Amino acid sequence: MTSRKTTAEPVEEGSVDEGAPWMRGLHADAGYLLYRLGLRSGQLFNAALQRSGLRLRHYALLRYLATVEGAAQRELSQELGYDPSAIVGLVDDLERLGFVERRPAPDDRRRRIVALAPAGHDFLRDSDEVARGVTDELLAPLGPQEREMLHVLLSRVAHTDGG
Amino acid sequence: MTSRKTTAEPVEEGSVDEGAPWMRGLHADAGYLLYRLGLRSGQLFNAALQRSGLRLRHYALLRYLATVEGAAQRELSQELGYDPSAIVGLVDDLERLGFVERRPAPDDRRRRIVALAPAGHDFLRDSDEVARGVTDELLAPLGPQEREMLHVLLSRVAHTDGG
DNA sequence: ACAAACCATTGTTGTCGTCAATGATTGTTT
DNA sequence: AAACAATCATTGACGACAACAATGGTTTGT
Repeated sequence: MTSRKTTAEPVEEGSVDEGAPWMRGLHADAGYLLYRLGLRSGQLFNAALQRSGLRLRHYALLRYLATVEGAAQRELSQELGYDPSAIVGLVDDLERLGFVERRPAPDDRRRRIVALAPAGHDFLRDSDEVARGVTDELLAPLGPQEREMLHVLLSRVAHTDGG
Repeated sequence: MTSRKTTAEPVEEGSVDEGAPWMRGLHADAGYLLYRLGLRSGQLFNAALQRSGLRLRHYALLRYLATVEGAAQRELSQELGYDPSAIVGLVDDLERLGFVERRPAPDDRRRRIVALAPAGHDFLRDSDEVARGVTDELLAPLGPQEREMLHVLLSRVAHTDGG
């Protein structure tokens, strides 16, 4: 612990505060920062949703359903990036709460269309600000235009990488 | 029910392509993007480290040790954000590989100082580009200055939030 | 009719994060 | 000095989560 580092290591551009202790080591890596902030974001989401008994995955599924008017579970799996087996449990929970309902696909009997039920719509309306609240708390140290910039960058990364 | 924080400033929407299909639903939220990209980042890290038998947590611990010349496990826990119980297993693995070694603290006999062994130093030198490779792959759609910008923004968020 | 591909589902495994409990040691109080 | 509380490393347990294999029912192609 006697690492009184006075040497400011040249970290290409001094735009980041190099003096901060947490900045040493792998913390300086953007990939690692992404990994760590992702964990924190998930925790905040789940904490905010805990009151409603749902978790982030449920919420994401509901939000997606609100935009497509029914989707096969296969589609949910691909679009949300969750494993098909995970979709089953999520839809089970949401169906038990009356937020969504499974309907047989007219043309393909092995598919099951998951559609947003009125109760789910109401829930989404009530908890509309959950995601915004989490993001606000997470990005508190950033100003409005910085948040927007971060949003754009993250969107680009998420898009071309996993879209 | 969830009035977490009165919406401070209206985030400008419109600069992101809203027409893209992946953009619907919760994907548009910065917090959710962070969560999702964090998962992807962790996967990439673990995949890149799989050859060496280590995982992201091991690597992060090694990288941190390389900067401090010995740290109590308690310090590792706080600095890396892992639970003390997690540190035990990580140090066990790394000690088994000869990458680190536990030394008794001179002033406090209940503390155990974890220090980087020569083998661990060599490993870090060999796998120096792992983190950079992952970040490059992750941030492929971004240009150099955009990556730098993202890095700065993420650092700020991670700093004031968890520092 | 037969085989291959697809969809939803179940089950399993390994990792991860959190918490509770223990033993040993140190600091503090009386 | 003795009793008490706090700290550190460690172990264990529990639930959440992601990735994968396997199954039954269904459609498609030959």
